Amino acid sequence: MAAKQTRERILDTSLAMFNAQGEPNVTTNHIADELGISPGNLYYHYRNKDDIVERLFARYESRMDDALSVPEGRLPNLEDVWLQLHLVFECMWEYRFLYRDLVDILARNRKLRQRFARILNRAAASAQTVLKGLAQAEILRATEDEIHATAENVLLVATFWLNYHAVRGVNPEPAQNDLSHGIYQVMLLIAPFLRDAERTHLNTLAQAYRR
Amino acid sequence: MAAKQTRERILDTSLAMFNAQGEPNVTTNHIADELGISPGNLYYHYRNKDDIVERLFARYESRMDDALSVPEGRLPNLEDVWLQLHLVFECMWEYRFLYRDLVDILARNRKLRQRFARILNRAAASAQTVLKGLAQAEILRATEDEIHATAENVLLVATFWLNYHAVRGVNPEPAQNDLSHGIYQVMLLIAPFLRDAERTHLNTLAQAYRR
DNA sequence: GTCTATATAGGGATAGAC
DNA sequence: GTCTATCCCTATATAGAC
Repeated sequence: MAAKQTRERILDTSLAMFNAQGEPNVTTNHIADELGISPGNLYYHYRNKDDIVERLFARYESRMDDALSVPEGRLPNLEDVWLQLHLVFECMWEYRFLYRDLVDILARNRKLRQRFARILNRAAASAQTVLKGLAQAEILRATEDEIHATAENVLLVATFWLNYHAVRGVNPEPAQNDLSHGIYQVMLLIAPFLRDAERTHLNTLAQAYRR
Repeated sequence: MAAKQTRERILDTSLAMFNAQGEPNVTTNHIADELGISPGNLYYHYRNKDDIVERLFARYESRMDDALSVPEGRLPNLEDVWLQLHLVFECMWEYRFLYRDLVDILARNRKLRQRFARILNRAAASAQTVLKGLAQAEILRATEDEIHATAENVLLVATFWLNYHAVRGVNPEPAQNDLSHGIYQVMLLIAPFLRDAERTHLNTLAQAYRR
């Protein structure tokens, strides 16, 4: 009862601290301090820090799997793309600690590396399916190669948008508002392939997303 | 004499180890061990690990500043773009430890954050100048907004290409050959805006760069 | 310039009392 | 479940001999 609560509270607090300070800069002692519990108690609930990271990853994974599902039974339209990007970016924002030190975290944990690779594969498949759907609906015009390369760039820009933004300005901390800018930036990857009508429409919508 | 040599050897070895294992995972003791000198000796030459990182950054900075210079006095062509991307990617490759843990390294050092921001600003200016030059030479056709957004995406893809590649496959270590793929990926950001002739030309060239 | 020895601090993790 | 106490280990950094 109280056990369940503490167990969850450790995860919540860890996530908040990882996101705020970066996972490498947060120790198990810091987490225990912040929660007002003893380090020993923390280790009663989790084997080690990596265990905590893995549980958080599991949460992230399930959330991202939802966000990556593609509407079936009909061709996608631009509104679908917009919505899906929002879901994906929200998820990345909630678990941004993972993206901040992505290479180092995955280098130290083989399981997580494989699971993250799976997510990226799903994302790539999703992006290509959507782009091909748009092409089939004649909203977009691109060769097979162009779709393949663009999907790859969509993944890359999305994955590292937060890092790029954090590093681009001198201001250190990113804010949730900046997500919109990232979504806009991704949309602009596919903009050149859109029909004139949709490209104009996108440019109108895009005004709201440029910060 | 021997001092100078040791001082430089420390930098060279640090760079190699940082690149191979990631800066956070290499300690001053590891570096000293690898060199066959004592930790005390290392601290005779450098105040601390951060000092070493700063010296390496200075090397990187000067190298990148060269790579970012734009040919003056004439309009650029696609070959210029190709060449410049090679220079930039080579530089990123040589100092890839910096990009691997970019956010964390810059978060811990205000000076480096500012200096890296300056580099990014120069890169952005360079990218925009080149794109506008291509537009002026009528090799490329795009609006002011499209050029601005594309330049930003060029920076992002270039900056995080190595990280993306490291994380995309299950195979952990990136190889120098993969640079070509990254350059190709950047070229594909501007491909849709090229005249038909140049786009076809690019697609031909691109075959050599797809791994 | 270089080494050996050592101080200090902090993080990860466990044992055992309550 | 939770706390206190503690151990081990590693990293950074310095002092002083050679």
